[in-house]
Order: sequence, then C-alpha cells, then structure tokens
Amino acid sequence: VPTFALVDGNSFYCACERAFDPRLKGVPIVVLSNNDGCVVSRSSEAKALGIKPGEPWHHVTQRLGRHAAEWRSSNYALYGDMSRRMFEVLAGFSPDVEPYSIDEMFLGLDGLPGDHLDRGRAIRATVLSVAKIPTCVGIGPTKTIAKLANKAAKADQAFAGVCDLSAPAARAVLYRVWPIGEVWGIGPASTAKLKALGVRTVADFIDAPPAQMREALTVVGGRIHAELRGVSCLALTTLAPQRKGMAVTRTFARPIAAWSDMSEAVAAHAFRVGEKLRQHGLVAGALTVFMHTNLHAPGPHYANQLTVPIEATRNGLALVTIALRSARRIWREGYRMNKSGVMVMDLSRSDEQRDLLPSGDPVRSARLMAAVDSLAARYGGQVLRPAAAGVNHAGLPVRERLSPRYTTDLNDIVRARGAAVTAEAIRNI
DNA sequence: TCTGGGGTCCTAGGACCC
DNA sequence: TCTGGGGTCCTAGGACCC
Repeated sequence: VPTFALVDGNSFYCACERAFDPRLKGVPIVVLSNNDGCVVSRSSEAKALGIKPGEPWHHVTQRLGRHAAEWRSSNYALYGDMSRRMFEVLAGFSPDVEPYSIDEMFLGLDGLPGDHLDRGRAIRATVLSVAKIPTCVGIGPTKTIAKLANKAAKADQAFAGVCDLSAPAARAVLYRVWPIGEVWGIGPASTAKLKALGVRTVADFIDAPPAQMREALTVVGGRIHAELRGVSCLALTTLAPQRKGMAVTRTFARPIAAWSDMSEAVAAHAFRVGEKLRQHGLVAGALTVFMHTNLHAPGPHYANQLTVPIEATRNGLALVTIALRSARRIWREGYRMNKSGVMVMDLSRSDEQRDLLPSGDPVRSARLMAAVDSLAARYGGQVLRPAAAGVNHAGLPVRERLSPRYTTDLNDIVRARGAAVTAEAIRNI
C-alpha cells in the first residue's frame, strides 16, 4: 500500500505577504485578484470576520468599513518564488515530490523509515522555519484520502496541523460526518446528483454500489469511489506532463470602446504568451483571440473568438501580428469591451520544430527573442515591449497595493538597518 | 417488422480544480 | 463605479473513413 502526504500552505498568498512584513502578523489580511477585484486569499482573522472566498472587495468594504482588514494586490512573482522554496524544503524529505498547485505538493512516503505522523510534523516545522510558510499535512494511502486528511487537519485544531488517515478505522470516523461535497473532485453538480440518490456523507458514498456511482459520475466518480476505499488510482507524477495550452487573459480596469485600446491590449497579451512559450521551451501551432463585453452589466452584449492555425512559432512579434489580425476581424464598434485574451494550443517541444518568424530568418528570430528574454530577466518583464502594445493605459490592470518583489528583484530586497543587503550577502545566506 | 460494423478525429460544452 | 486568471479531463455528437 503506498502512502501519500499532501502539504498545503495555510492562506498561502497571505502567508507570503506576512513572511516579509511583520506588521501583517496576527491581523486580518486579504489578497485580492487582478484589478483588486475580489478576495482570493484570507488569513484566519479575515475568515473570522466573515469575509467570503471570491467576494468582491467593494462588498467587503461596504459591509465592514475600509479599514476592517489589511489588503494587498496579488504579487505572483513573490508567490511563485515562495512556492519554489517550499518545494526545495520538501525535496529534502522525499525523492518524490509532485507540485500540484502553487501552494500544494504531494509527497511519496513509500519506503521511508519511521512513523508517518512524526515525519508529517517534521515537514511542517521545517517548511515553516525555512520557507516561512505555515502548512497543514494530510497523510493517506491514496491522493484523495491525503487531500481529505489535509482538510481535516485544517478544520480541527486538535490535529495540530497533521492528520494521518492511513488506518481504515480513522477514516471511518471521519467519513460518517463529512459531506461528500468536501471530497476532491466532487463539485456542486455532482453533490446535487448524489443528494438525489440519497448520498450525503462520504460514508454514504463508499457504501453505495460502485457501478451506480460510476454511472452517476462517470469514470471520474468511479475513480474517486475506489480512492476513498483505499485503492490508489492516481499515481504520483513527479515529471510535469506536456502542456496542452496556454493563455493570457485580462479583465480591463475600465471597459474599452476604441480599437486603438483593444489592439494595444491584444498585442501585450500575445507578446506575453510568447514569453511563456519560450519559458516552457514550446512552440504553438494554433492561436485564439477572444473579446467580450461585461456579461453581468446591462447594455448591448457582444462576445466572439477566432482560432487560426499558425506556423509553429514562439516568436513574440509573429504572435502579435497574428493576434492583431484575428482581433481586428472580430472587433465591433459600439460596444464596451470588458475582457480580452490570447490563447495558444497545439503545443510541441521547440527542438522538434524550427523556431520560425514567418517569412523571416529563424536564426535572427531566435536571437531577437533571446535578447528580449534576457532584458526581461535583468530589468523586469515590461522593459521591452512591442510598439503595438503601446503604453496600454486603458488595458493596464489596477494593482493599488502591490507588495515588493522581495525575493525576485534586487531592487526590492528587504533593507536591514537602513542599508540594502547586497546580492553577495544574499548568496552567502 | 427487419436499414452493417467498426474505427478516428475534432469540437463544444460541462465539470472541476487552485 | 466596482465581480480574476489559468488550467485539466471527460462526454456526446458530427464528419469522415473503409
């Protein structure tokens, strides 16, 4: 029987902000989505205030006042780097670590000596002291059970952050009281379907006939059914599988009614997609552009998208040209566009294809993009942009309270006693 | 009465996840 | 005034093939 551990950061984005700003400790804090729109992470103090996940921030301030909680705009450069640090700590505990999301990682504990609970406690303490991230650890014979154990550890202080559901008897107690909707992979639609069949708790679910559950929830539900009974169906995948697609999409801070503004936004999206392709060593074989008006708001609505096959490329300027041509075709005057995006599909590894700038020189194309990438790495992502992306005032997201890039930009390094800590000193830590 | 039998590929939409 | 962004997988149905 294999053993999995799931290590999950508590209020991960809030914890990242707190790691470098002691004033945020012990106070309610939230991190907001793009455009400072809605709440994506809440500290336990913020949860206690009744702030709901995904709640629009202006609702919260209306209800609780402007100073009820500290808040930050989301800073993905910081969170991504903190996630990498967490991974490195975990890699010291097991040769098999699978990053599942920015704040969650599965570990394989097979063949490791000693008690799982003790190991879970050691993992938790080390991640906190080295990576500065508080976590909970769930342990079980399948990924689904480890997820549930993690949720239990988060829900009940009595677990002290680590819950081991390896023993069937321990699971049985939990299964009787936990609603089936708490299980990984069972969403609102499946919960409603199961409720109609008289299934409310996890225990109801595993006691039901497998064939009936598979029929109701298809093969995915069948897998969950087996996993909850302790039969592992989801293996650890420590090698990241080939990506299927990539996207850069943005809701505008204010609606866009002019083609000049839309074209700048689309050009910026396409250029950023090129960066992501090169970071992953991929080329794209198809490109989609979409735009639409605010579907919640009154007024005339418009939504459209266009997908075109493209000559395999990861050249940002080629992507900008193609994306602008598509965007122009679906653009309509007289609407207030709320969001646009550029997506790429049919991805393949770039060494299998030539890196083509259409009707251009592939060698020069690759060198140009390498220069763009090295400038971005040295001076920040926005330093060199295609002219078509303009200064992009209309499309630029609002990020009113963006914390410094404490760990990824030397200009933002924390100062001690009024002096900047040097790069050399950092390397020596 | 009675209308073959098997494939593949693609797309749109649903559901779910963080 | 104000409501995010980025993914994966599965299924059904249509087009097309022999």
